[in-house]
This record gives sequence, structure tokens and C-alpha cells, in this order.
Amino acid sequence: MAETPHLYLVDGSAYIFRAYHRLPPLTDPEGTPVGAVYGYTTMLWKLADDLHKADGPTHLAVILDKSSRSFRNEIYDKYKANRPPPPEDLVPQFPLIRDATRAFSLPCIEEPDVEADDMIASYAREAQRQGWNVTIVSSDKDLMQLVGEQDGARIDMLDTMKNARIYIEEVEEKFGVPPEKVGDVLALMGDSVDNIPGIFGVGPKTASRLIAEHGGLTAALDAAEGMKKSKLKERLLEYRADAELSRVLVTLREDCGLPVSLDDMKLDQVPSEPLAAFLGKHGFSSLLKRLEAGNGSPSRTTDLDPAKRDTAGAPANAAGNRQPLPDFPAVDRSTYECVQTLDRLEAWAERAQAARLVAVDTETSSLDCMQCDLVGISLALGANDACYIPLGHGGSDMFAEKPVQIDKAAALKALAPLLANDAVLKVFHNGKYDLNVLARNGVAVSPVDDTMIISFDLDAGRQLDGIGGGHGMDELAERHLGHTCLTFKELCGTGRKAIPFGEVPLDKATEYAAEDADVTWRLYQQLKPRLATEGGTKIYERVDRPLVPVVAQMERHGIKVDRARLARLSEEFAGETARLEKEIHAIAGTEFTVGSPKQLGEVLFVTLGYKGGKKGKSGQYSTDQSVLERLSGEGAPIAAKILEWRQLAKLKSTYTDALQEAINPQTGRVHTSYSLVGAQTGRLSSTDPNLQNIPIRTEIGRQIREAFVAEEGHVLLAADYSQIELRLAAHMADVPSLKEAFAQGEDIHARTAIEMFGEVNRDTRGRAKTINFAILYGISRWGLGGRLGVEADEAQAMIDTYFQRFPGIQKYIVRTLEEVRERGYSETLFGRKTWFPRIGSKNQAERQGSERAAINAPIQGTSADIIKRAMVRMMPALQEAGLGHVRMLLQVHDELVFELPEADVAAASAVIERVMAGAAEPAVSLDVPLGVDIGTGTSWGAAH
DNA sequence: GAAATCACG
DNA sequence: GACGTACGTGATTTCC
Repeated sequence: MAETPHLYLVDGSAYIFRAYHRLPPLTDPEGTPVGAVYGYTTMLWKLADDLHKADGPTHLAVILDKSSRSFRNEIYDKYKANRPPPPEDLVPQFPLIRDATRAFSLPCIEEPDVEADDMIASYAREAQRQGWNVTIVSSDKDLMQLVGEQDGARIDMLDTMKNARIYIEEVEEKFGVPPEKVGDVLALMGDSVDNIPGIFGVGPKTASRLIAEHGGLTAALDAAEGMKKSKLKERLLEYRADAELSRVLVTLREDCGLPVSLDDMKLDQVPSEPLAAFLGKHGFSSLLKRLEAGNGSPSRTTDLDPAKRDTAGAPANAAGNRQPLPDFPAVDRSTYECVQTLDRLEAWAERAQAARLVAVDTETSSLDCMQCDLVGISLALGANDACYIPLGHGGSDMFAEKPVQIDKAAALKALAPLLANDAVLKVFHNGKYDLNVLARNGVAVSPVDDTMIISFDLDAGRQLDGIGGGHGMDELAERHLGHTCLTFKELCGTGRKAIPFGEVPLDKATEYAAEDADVTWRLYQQLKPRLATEGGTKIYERVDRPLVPVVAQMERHGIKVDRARLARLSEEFAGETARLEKEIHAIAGTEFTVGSPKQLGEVLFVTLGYKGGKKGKSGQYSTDQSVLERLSGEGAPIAAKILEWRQLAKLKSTYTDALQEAINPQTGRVHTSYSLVGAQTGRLSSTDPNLQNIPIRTEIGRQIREAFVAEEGHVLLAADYSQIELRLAAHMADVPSLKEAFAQGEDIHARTAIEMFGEVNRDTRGRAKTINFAILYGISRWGLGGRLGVEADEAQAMIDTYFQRFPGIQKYIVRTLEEVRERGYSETLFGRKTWFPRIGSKNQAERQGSERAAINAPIQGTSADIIKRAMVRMMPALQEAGLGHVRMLLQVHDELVFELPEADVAAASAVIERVMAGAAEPAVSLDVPLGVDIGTGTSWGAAH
């Protein structure tokens, strides 16, 4: 039986607009911009490659817009009237799209006075009538009207950038209605890009709600009469004609003449000419190589093994860097060597020594670098010049033959001189992990570079739609090398069937492990030069790079916790929650899961009938702290009990239970893992467990801090910056009165209260404090009003007063936003960049969110830079003072925690205070002093 | 896996 | 006033 034909219709014009914004501004050898064309070419390549695969194309055609005029201009003269002209360097790429399509020997359809959407609709319906399946390669919302099935023939869509199929479910998810009603929704909401009016003031949410409720456009418009008085009702009545006109405009024509027959769209193997000529002309050399390697053409790939779906494509670089495409050969895992003799290992070490640069990666038995065993080490000296040295494979099955491998101690002894050699640079990806593993195996490593940190310092925050912004190796390989790495999952499986890396056969393990080193080496070549050209050298070399071994050591130190004390607290909390639960059930008159916000909402606002329940977008009542506090204030006895229950349940599950489990059996201490690339502003983050959110704000929670203790004869010392972010704001925004207040050591919130309200008392100081923080976070009158419990108008008046009193603040905000809009990133005093790709978004909420984050980032980020500088300098300074035995254990954003003999407190305090207070110098000289508060005690709680 | 909630600076 | 209301995080729970 012949396979059912499957027609792919590519919406070419729409694609290149998206590709243009997503890809770097590449140019071909003649200087013609070809970034979007490159993206388009790789997309066609992939589609052609899918010939005869499940759901792949048997027929393929590209539809282009010849002109933007159509029948719609006849009935509505303003149709698409306010479209901005396309970007200058996109214009010369339009004709190249046609060239690219012809290069693939594919039909390219463009008709005068017919829009691509209508042509696509006409072809799709015709194919469907003949019983074919159709996939429209586009993400245009207008085309979603076509999705669905008729007589077993289906039309779906494919968004190649997000690699997502769009079918009925996805359409319903987006519009809240089935595809056939999408036109009705579009008619109500309009489209500012195409200048379709819709109903003024009605957006996608309201539009889909109305259509879903009333079943259709006419019914929704008719229903307006019967609605209660509202803005919406008035508008539906007033703009009815606009909506009806819009309905016609958004309707796709399905009866266009078809200039090419469906049969002529049959997809065959793509002939290598004229494709090769086209690729050569525009400098797409990696694709050209691939074409030659593949004996002539893409398509007809029967190789579905994901391990072999290697690509040699150029980078689809979301990060928007302007580097040339990398000139490396495609990753070829068959070139990797499995090193199984000491002779071979020594040969590699010698070559690494000569090369002066080696990428290194370790493989281990688990993700916990404080507990795992070392299973192997891989090295890379160049592209496809990599090896894997297995050291701990086999062993779980005593009867199976153990693979041949070098003795671990002997191998480490052979590698140690190389790893410690100052003249040989060791490049890692997330080196902190490997440093800890190697340190636990008695091997020190220096000097170190880290491609994960480099990526972060270049591209923090740079993620765009559908493209991750992370700094993981697999993601960076895709983004910068166009290469898909083997995944750990593919190798070891997942869930219950997962096997440890040590049980992976050596040939497979070599492919995976050596690839990681190979990719790290390539990423280093690609990313390191960008630091210099993009201004990242300072922050990388002076702050983040030297921080890696410092943080690694802090993690290895860990901190002692008093297990018995935590266990007692757990029991106490368990008893209390059980008691509260009974009381809550008694008041409610029903047994329910107190921990389920869903059930709780029903109990509060239905069973017990309390008023003022608000449902969020998921249709669930909100029962968060603010709601429960309001209810409690209004005299609901159950609310206070629930609040108390919540607090205790949280403390038990997140802290007293979890921390006991986090104690490392080998060291008896808790070792967190800090991420140096977790927070876009440059802060660290802490996981497994998170030691940056241990309770302190409530008395009951503070007991948990008492369980973090010092060793016998030692104390914990906590040193924290006082009001560092406000101090930095005073400096950066240049506010004389605030700077003076800090210089005088005044209470800053009290000073603000005097400036704002003329007097200071508990109330005005509290308000001033709230306003001060609001400023740091990017303010809105609604947000401030909500916090202060006043109307937005009143909040706005306060903001105005604040800006009047401290005009520098407003100037800072305006200047910062202008700069971010212009350059795309914000910058700290030390030159750390954070990117804000959504700062120009048309979506107001999204844009304003970016704006608030952009106002905050330089302040939060500068504070992060300062404490990082202090951390880097801390141990050398202590050592110089004969205090090298003092251990730095924790960092909590503006606080450092140390462990030291009680006798050394005075001497260490002096050094710590000096290093922290002077951490900005000499790179930056602040107009405000940095205050440091220090406390000591046998527990962390007592040190505050 | 998402959503809701809450712990921290 | 379409949307939602302060910045940055991570962990746990319930529920689909």
C-alpha cells in the first residue's frame, strides 16, 4: 500500500522575519547580509531530510508573498497600512529566499495580489480534499483557523523554531476555542500589525472568553444588549461594524487559483546542483561540507539513531554574538581514543604539556560532587582530538569481567603534575564540580578557565523566545557550535532503569565523555575571544574566574548542623501541626487536606462562605498569606490557625526534616552547592540544600539557625554588609542627602521619613522603608499602594515627593532605562552585563517587568560584585595575618559566615571587616562607606 | 511537570 | 485600562 501523501507548505515570508530577529547578522563573502537566509536554508535542509520519515513530507512547496496588496485592500483601505518597512539589512535577503528555494529544486509559489496565507489555505484545502495530510510550516495565528481533520485527512502546523507541532489542542490552548472559531476571536481582538481594527479595547483574553461563552461572533455581539452596564458592553455596541469588517478581513480565501499542481510538489532526493553552487556562493561552508560528505544531498537519511544525528551546521546563535561561524570539523565521535594503558596516558599528558592548553572533564557515579566516586577523566587537545580515561568502570556485577583500565591511583599520579602545572591551562565546563571531585581524590588543579562562567559573563539574560538562555554545555553546543551532544539520558537511561556511569560500556562511555571535553575545547575557542571584544575580560578575570576555586573550597568545608536538635524540632512541629489540623477540621466541619490550596479555597469561600474570595487565572481561589491575614483580621478564627499550620509545615518539610537528610555521612557536615550562573544579576544561588534561605524573620523559624553550629572550641562568625543596596543606590544615583546620611552613620529610613513626611515616628519610618525598597525594585503606584495599603493615587503622590526630594533617583532610573533600551544590557560598576531582550516588547506587562528588573540589576549586581571581590581576597588576607586556618563557609548575598577558634575572633574580625569594607577598591571608589556588622556565637543564630 | 506557596537577601 | 502589580532566588506540596 502506498503511503498517504503528506504535503508540507512553507510560509517562507513569515519565516525569514523570525529568522532575521533570531540569528546573528552574518554576511557572505561579498558582504551581503545572509543571517536570515542561512536560517531559512538550514530549515529547508531539515525538512528535506525528513522525507519518508514518520510524519515527514512526501510533497513540499514554499509560498511567498509577492506583494502585500490583496482583496483585503479593496474592502478596507487601511489594511496593513501602518506596517513599518522591513529592516534595512533584511531587504536584500528577500530575493535570496527565492534563490535558496530554487537551489533545493523546490517549487516556489508567489502570485501577484494574492497573500501567502490565502494561497496556503487554498493548497491545504485542495490537498485535504484529495485525502492528503498537510503540515503548514508557520506559526502565524491566522493560519491556525485551518487546523483540523476532514474525512481522515488532517491539517496541522509546525513551528520549526520551537520544534513544536500545532494541532487542535495547541490552538485551543492559545485561543480558548477550537480552530473553526479562531476567526471569530481574531475579529474581536483585531491585529495591530495588520491594522485590523477589531473591537477597541478588547484583547485576546476578553475575545476568547466572549467567543467561548457565546459560541460565535454574531452571538457575542448580539449578547451585548443584555449585558450589565460596563465599558465592554458600550464598546461591543459602538464598534460592532469594526468587528464585522474584521471578520471578513481575517477570513482566509480558500479558492485561489493553484499555479502549480499538487503532484508537481513531489519531494525527491535534492540534486546536489544547483544546491552546492548556492551554498558556495554565500559562504555556507559547513553545509557545503556536509553536502559533499553525504554523497550529494540531504534527504533520504534512513539513519534514525539519535547518537548519529550529528550536525555540522553553523550556530543558530540566539545570543546574537557577532563572531564568524566556527571553522571546526564536525564532531566525529569515532575519532576518540579510550586510554587503557599507562603508556598511552603518558603520551596524552606529554602532548597536553606541549599544547599548554587542555580541556578536561570528569565522569562520576552521581551528581553530588561531595559523595560521588571518580569514574573517569577525559581530555581534549583540539577538535576531534580527545580521549577518555576510564578509572572506575564495572564492579557492580562481581561475575562480569571488569573492563581493562588503568589503576586509579596510578593514573591520578601520572596526571597530577599536568593538572597542577602553572604553564598548562586547564579548561572545564562548570569546573567547580570537577575541582571538588579531584580535590577529594587528592589532586589540585591550577590554573583553570571555565566555559560556563565565560558564557555567563558574556550572555547573562540573553535568552529569547524558544531558545534557552542557560549556560549548560549541551545548550551552548547547540547555540554556538550547531552541534547536538549525546545526552546523559540516552546513555544511562532515566528513572528506575537508570544505570550509573560506571556501568556504561567503555565504547559508549568514551563517545560521551570525550565529546564533552571536545565540546568544551571548542566552546573555549569560540567564547574566550569574545570576552576581550565585548568588554567581559574585567569581570571574568578579576571577579568570577578567581571565585571558582574559592567557592569550591567553601562547598568542601560545609557546615556542621546539630542533628539531634533538628530532630527535636521536627517532632515538635509534627505535634503542633497535628493538633492544629484537628482544630481546623473542627472549625470547618469537614476533614480536608489543609496543605491543598485548592481544597482550602473551597472550604473557606464555599463551605464556610467567607466573602472576598478571588480566583486566579487557573480558576482557583487564592489562599496565600495576604488573603489569610485579611480573613483573620475580619474575624475568621480558622485563618490564623491555617497560617500557623502553614508556617510549621513549611519549617518541618523544608528545613528540619530536609537538613537532617542533607548531612554528608562521610564528613558529618552539610555541603550546599553554589551556582555561579544561576542568578542573572550576578548573585550566587544555593541548592541541595539551599542554605541562603534559612529562616530568621520569625522567632520560631530562628530556632533552625540555632542548629547550625561550630565545631568544639570554635565559633561561627557572621559578617554582613549593612544596607549595601541602598548605599549603592545613593552612590550610583548620586543623591547628596542620602550619601551624607550614610557618611554620618544615620538611620537611613528615618532620614528618608524626615525628607518625605517632615517627621519620624514608627509609622513614617516604616513607610519610608517600604518606599526605599520600592525604589530599588523599580516602582509602580499600584505596587507601592498595595504594600502601604493606600490607593494608587496616594502612592503616586508619595513617589512624586520622593523624586522631588531625591531627584538623582529619578534621573538614575531614566538614564538606566535609556541605556538598556539602546544597548540591550545593563551594567554594574564593575562592568558586569545583564541582557534584557524583552525591554522593547510590545507586551506591556512583559516590557514593564523587564524595566523593573533593569532598574534593579545594576544595584543588585554591583552588590554581588563587591561581596565576590571580598571573597576572592579573603583567604589571602587571612593567611597574611597568620589566620589561614579560619574557614569561610557560607555566603548569603550580603553576608559571609566563617568558622574559627574562639581565640582568634578579635584578630579575624579585624581582617574580615577590612577586606569587606574595602572590597570595591581600587577598581571603584564609592562616595559612601560600606558598613560591615559582625557577630559571633556557637551557632549561626547566636552570631546574629 | 505546573501551579501555588513561602523561606531568604 | 487588554494585562497585572516590587527585584533576585530554591524547595516542597498537591494535583493533573
